Amino acid sequence: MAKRRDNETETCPVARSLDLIGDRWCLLIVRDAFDGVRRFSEFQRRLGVARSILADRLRLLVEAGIFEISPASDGTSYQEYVLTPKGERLFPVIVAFRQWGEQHLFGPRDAHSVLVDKGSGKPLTVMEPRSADGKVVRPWETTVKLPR
Amino acid sequence: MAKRRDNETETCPVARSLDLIGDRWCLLIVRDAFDGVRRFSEFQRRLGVARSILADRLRLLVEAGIFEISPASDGTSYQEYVLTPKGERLFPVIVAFRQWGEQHLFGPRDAHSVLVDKGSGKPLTVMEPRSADGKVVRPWETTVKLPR
DNA sequence: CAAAGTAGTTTCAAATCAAGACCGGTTTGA
DNA sequence: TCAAACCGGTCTTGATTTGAAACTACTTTG
Repeated sequence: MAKRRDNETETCPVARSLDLIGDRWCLLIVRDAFDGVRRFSEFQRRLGVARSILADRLRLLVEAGIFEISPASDGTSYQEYVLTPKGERLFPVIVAFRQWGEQHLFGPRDAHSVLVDKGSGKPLTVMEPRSADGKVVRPWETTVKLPR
Repeated sequence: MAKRRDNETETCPVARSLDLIGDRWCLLIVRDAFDGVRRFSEFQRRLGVARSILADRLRLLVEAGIFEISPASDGTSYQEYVLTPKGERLFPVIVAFRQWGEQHLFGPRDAHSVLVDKGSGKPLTVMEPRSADGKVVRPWETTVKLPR
């Protein structure tokens, strides 16, 4: 991953987020975690990532408070990587990537996995940014206000 | 950037998206584009990225159909990089990163920029994944269905 | 017409990555 | 109970990517 800039002085939340987790592996690890993966070796198997990189990223994600290490739930003496509440709140980020990919990266005869609500079995609705009164806002109807 | 995997055989939209644009620079370029940046030199100034990297990423983003090159709108003979509709639909991804960052990467005395609706001047509502009937769904209330 | 700006490409050293060997504990199963 | 397989890493090495700066050619400004 590219060298991170000085995260303390960065006032754009997008940049600060990307400096922290804006690399392919971090987000794929989080995606797998939402699929229920918790063990080092299962992340490694599913992602096909080099062990050394995986170890490095998991260390980073734990330091960042996105995962925490907990004793294995199956009674063995191994450990598990579990999403913290902070990590769970990355769900909208993963869903946003998923929905964009579904809409723009797959042709009609190009099968892809679908994220469904367990209750209804139906796909989620498409997420859209909305103003305080609930109306969908297009990008050009918004503006970034810099701090003081 | 890490070598991309075979994007054709990847059936997870999250992975396909991240393989394409899951690097820090691509998404920061798109963020700046939403702030109205269109010119090579302005991207370069604002991001502080090496020119060679910027040229490479813009080429990739144009190839991917996220930006298109159009004649400069100021009458000069230069060109501009403009988001396509496909690129504009990355807005929810950027907003998701922003909202996560705002909530989890800044302390109370730690100023950050805010994305507001131009109409009301108020911040956007927090995006949340919802089921078909409009209820907010937590990560564990969803499941990924693999293609056939 | 000179100086400054635009939009890159090229070069090269340094950082990062991927693949695989290695390693010390743990668990499984014959 | 003891060997084999599994777990969760680290270390080494060669390949790839990055960042910084110099260089280029064209355009605009003053």
